[in-house]
Amino acid sequence: MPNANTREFLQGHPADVAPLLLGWRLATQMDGVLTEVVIEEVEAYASAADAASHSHRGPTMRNKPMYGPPGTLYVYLNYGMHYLMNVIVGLEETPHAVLLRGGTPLKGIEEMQRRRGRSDSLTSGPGRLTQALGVTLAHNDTSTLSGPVRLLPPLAEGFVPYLSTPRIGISKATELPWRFLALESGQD
DNA sequence: ACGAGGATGCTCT
DNA sequence: GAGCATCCTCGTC
Repeated sequence: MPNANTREFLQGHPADVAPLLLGWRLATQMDGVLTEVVIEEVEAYASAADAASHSHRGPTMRNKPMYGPPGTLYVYLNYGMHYLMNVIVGLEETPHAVLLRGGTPLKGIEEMQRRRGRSDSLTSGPGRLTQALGVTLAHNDTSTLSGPVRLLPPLAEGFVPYLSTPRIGISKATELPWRFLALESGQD
C-alpha cells in the first residue's frame, strides 16, 4: 500500500507541503501514452482564509474537488483558454490546494511537443504544464494516488533546495510568499 | 530581454 | 457584467 504513505505525506498545511512536492513527479497515461515530469514550481492556496483561493467564499460547483481527500486533482479552465491543475492537500473537507506551475520533462517529450504544438517551452507555466501532460477537465476530481494522473515520489532521496516568492497572477493576498521554485530547475 | 495587447469563455455576484 | 491562479505574438530596445 505505497500510496498510504503519499496520502499521509500530503496531509499538512499547503504552505508546508507545497515545497516538499518539489522533486516529486507527475505522470499521466492517456490511451497508453505515457508522459512524466519532475515538479519544480508550485504555489500554495490555503483554504477559506486565503483571499486568493477559489475556496475563499466557500464551496461552489467549480471548487467541489477542493473538499475531497488529499491527493484529489482539481482542474479548472482559466481565462477561458487554459486548464490549470492543483493537487488537494491537508485533511478531507479542508480545501487546501497546491497549484502545479512548472517542471522538467522526463518521459514522453515527443508527445508533449505534439500536444503543445512546439518544441520548446513545454512545461514552464501552469497552463503549459497541464497541456503538455494532456490533463483536461476529464481528469478533474480524480485521485493522483490511483488515477490516470499520478503523483510519484522523487527519484532521488534528499532535500530539494528552493526559493519562495509571492504568488503570480493574483490580485488578492499578494504578500504571502507561497510560490516555491526549485533551485537548479531545468524547466522547459 | 522585455513589455503591451489581445484571445476567449466560464464562474459567481 | 466583472474578473479572472495564462499564453502567445509582435513591437521596441
